[in-house]
Amino acid sequence: MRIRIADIATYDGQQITIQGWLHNRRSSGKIHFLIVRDGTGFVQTVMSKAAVGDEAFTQADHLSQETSLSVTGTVRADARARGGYEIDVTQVEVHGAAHDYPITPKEHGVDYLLDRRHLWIRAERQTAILRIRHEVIDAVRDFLNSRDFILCDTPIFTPAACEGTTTLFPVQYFDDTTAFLTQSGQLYNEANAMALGKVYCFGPTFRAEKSKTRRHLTEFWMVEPEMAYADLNDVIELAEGLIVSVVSRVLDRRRQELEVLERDVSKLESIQAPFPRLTYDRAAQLLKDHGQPFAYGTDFGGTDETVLSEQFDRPVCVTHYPSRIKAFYMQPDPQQSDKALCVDMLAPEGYGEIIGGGQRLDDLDLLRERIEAHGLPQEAFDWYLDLRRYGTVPHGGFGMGIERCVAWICKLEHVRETIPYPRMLHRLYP
RNA sequence: UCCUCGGUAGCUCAAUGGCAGAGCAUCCGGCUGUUAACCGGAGGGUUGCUGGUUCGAGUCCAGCCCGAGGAGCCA
Repeated sequence: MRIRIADIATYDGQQITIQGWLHNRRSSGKIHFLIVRDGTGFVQTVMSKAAVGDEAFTQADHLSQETSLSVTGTVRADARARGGYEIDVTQVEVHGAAHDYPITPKEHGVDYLLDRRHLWIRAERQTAILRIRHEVIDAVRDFLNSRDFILCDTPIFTPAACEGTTTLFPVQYFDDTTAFLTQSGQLYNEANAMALGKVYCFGPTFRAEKSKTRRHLTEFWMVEPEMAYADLNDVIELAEGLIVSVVSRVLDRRRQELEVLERDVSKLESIQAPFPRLTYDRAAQLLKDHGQPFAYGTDFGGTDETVLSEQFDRPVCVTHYPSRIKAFYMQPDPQQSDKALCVDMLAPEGYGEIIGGGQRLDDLDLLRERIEAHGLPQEAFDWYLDLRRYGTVPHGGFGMGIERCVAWICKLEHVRETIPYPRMLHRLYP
């Protein structure tokens, strides 16, 4: 019977076959220990000379790391084995040999591993991270779907800058036309929300920033919900609900992976709504109280964000930034017109901004004014202005970066391990 | 673009300006309960590149190439 290693506990005492790859091998003369992985988990198989005969035993002594093989044997509970079960081998069938597998059980450098990312993802730690990434994405979709959001994806080839400020990747789009890879689906999302009420897009986004930090990729995945007839408070509550839901889902279904990563889960268990809210002004005061050299009126730097988030045991929402340091489409606060109805959610433990969003500007004339003030080409936004010409409503939404969220939940040093094939300033291979 | 650090065996790293080393990996041998197993042996080097200083450079100097961390910008 062919089984998955993840299900081994239900086959105690039975003869089974697993199909996988040799992860490691230890030997003790008349007994071999073959550690096998199959994508669902790892198991120690035990091969004794007496059980398999001289020939098979000698052959097994030469099996190398990552050889693909099928192992048949009897499942047996054993406290000495990691996972509580091991397999007494009766037969091993080799499918493909692996000579000089480059990723050995010892340490390797970052560059070396990234050059072999297609193999590195076989490592236990990497598979744990990628499973958690899957769970985060699945939880995000379930959360939004269950609240009647319609998935309505936005284009990746775009004709112009969405926000005009950040650097875009140009691509040739037939003849003399230049297209740009999207850096946000937001403007299209707003149009979609006017059609469907509550929508979200989920896909890759591209930023040609020459950033070299642990928080940046040039290609990353972002989920962006957008709601018609919604204000800043609705946006914040949605963002809170999403994060609480995602974290509890990972705690619920990916305990084992968090354990592999040696994640302190108590830090995740305290992620409950409501999250603390701070206005930009209060945040600035807080930074001043903590002796941070922060200039009022500017955006927070990486260290500022870390200092702010360290004051709380859960994500903190910073609202009402000065309009002039935010995108052109932010709705001004009616109480203080120089402030925007926006929100940035900063993850705990120094992981920085994981969500950014707010209420969108819904007045046609003011939006025109802002586009001009930001030096953006009016004609490129003509279709976008139509949304204010034909039945404008208060609306808002946000974007959540999947990789930063996963990096935080897994407590990783760098976002590069949260995506199978990271794209960075110096990394386009493999 | 700027600042800091780094580049030596397949990998991770040592080496006062004075014989190029260790662990792991590979190969050979030993061991019936190993947990990155262990023990013995063997093979394995254009010290990132170019030039300079010096009796002598992996080491010091200059330039270049490549990478990492950070700043700015952002999710």
